[in-house]
Amino acid sequence: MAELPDKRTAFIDWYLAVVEQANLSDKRYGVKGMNVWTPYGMRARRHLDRIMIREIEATGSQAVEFPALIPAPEFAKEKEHIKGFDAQVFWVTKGGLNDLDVPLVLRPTSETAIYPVFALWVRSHRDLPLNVYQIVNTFRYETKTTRPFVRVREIHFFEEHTCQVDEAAATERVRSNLAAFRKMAEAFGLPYLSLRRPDWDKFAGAHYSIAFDIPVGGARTLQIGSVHHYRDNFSKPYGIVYEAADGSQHHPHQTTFGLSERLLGAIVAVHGDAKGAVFPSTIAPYEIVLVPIPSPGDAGATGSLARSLASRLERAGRRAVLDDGDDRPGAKYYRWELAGVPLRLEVGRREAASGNVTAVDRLGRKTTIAIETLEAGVEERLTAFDRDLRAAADAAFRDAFRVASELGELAGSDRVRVVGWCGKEACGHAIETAIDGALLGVPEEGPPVAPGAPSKCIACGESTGVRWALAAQPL
RNA sequence: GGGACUGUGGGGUAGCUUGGUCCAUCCUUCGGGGUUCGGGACUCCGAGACGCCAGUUCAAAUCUGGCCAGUCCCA
Repeated sequence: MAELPDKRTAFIDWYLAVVEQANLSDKRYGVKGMNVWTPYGMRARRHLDRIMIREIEATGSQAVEFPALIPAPEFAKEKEHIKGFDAQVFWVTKGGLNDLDVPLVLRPTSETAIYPVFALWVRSHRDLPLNVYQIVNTFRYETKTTRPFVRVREIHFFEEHTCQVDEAAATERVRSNLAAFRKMAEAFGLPYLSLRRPDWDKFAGAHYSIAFDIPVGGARTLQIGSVHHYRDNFSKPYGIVYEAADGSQHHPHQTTFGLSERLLGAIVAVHGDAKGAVFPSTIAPYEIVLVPIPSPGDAGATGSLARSLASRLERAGRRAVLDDGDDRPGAKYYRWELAGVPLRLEVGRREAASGNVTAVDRLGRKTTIAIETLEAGVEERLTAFDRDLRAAADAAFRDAFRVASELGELAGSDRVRVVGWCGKEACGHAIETAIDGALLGVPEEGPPVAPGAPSKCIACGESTGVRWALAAQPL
């Protein structure tokens, strides 16, 4: 197996090599940006989905599933929305040999599929709030270079759509989504920023957008999710109306919450190291790998011990895999480290004799666990591993930002920049030009470093109404 | 939309300038045998490729044209 490219100096090459060699995705499908989910990648995805479902349902959202095709006239109803997505939709224009009278859009996102039906579902204030989500594939005709998980044309998409009685209730729903994502990210071990996007960069059709971004080295960031407040921008054109208790008619205010397999890419990007992927136990395809180490003349004793330990762990609800292949132990270590398995148990003659197994976690720490209390020992190691993996990610996160006080500091920056911004669009664009990237927006929950209070806008120098904003190069 | 570049086994590559010594190199991978086995073993046997279509030529991975795919830069 070849050495991986260096993560610091050749991040993209490193990322692609890890995704490929860890067998998370097969990009050799014949359509650009449409990759195959491998068995190993699917395992990770299921845990990702499980956590998203757990946290969103805890906030009272219910699963639904809408069709993938949207009639063109429905798609075109909200004019900002279609302007934003026009250039990146796939069209279905033929049925068999005939041209379709009404062309169909393959959903790039599902507002325009769902809201005509919301108009039927919502009649009374008693129908509100309406909180539903779906996990489906969406399609976007991406013209730039595609990357597994990070930029794809067929997206594994989580999207919540809601209707609330009024703007305040919708704002409350946005808060609830932010809190739900906080819990999801906790499970993924991912530190991130919640940023209110500048107006020129909000979701097409939204009143405002809050996006989640993570630093991925240098001045680059990756958006891993977003929450949008639509006000009644969609409920009006789609005719969603409810009758209030006093008999008056109102358009509900809507929100959405979107996540995708980018989260998986983010987990690889953030936690991975020179040896390959590193998964927190919460989403690891396997939490534990058992490697038997045969000795001459032991007649398969270590193999059967390893097998029995694996089934004990399975019975305890752990995801364990036994690697009893013919490779030498060292080769197996490399392979499972590349694959990112949090904990390895080595079972050989020494272990069999002593009643202990050797445990090595993916951060390289070696301990022994008494076989008698195997389940508890594994639990403890995985808990410590998750905690310390998170701590390492937090440390890297804190180091990823620097305050900039002059526009001139932004060019060629090796960090994501925290800047004072007066809020004016012209200044925002000046900042974007200076960093050759984007003004990501204003932190919802405070800046990622503790820079004190901003004194003036980095672009115009004015001091009234200045707040902190983040400038970076979106990946 | 404008420009530049690149396509060789599953992955990565050599060969291309100057056509022939190429039924195509090396690493990895994959299948089988043997010896091994506490951090990527060794060895033997075997499998697997010149993006597509034309053209030039006695002869094309190599030259020419078109197409397709991909990458990068600029708008």
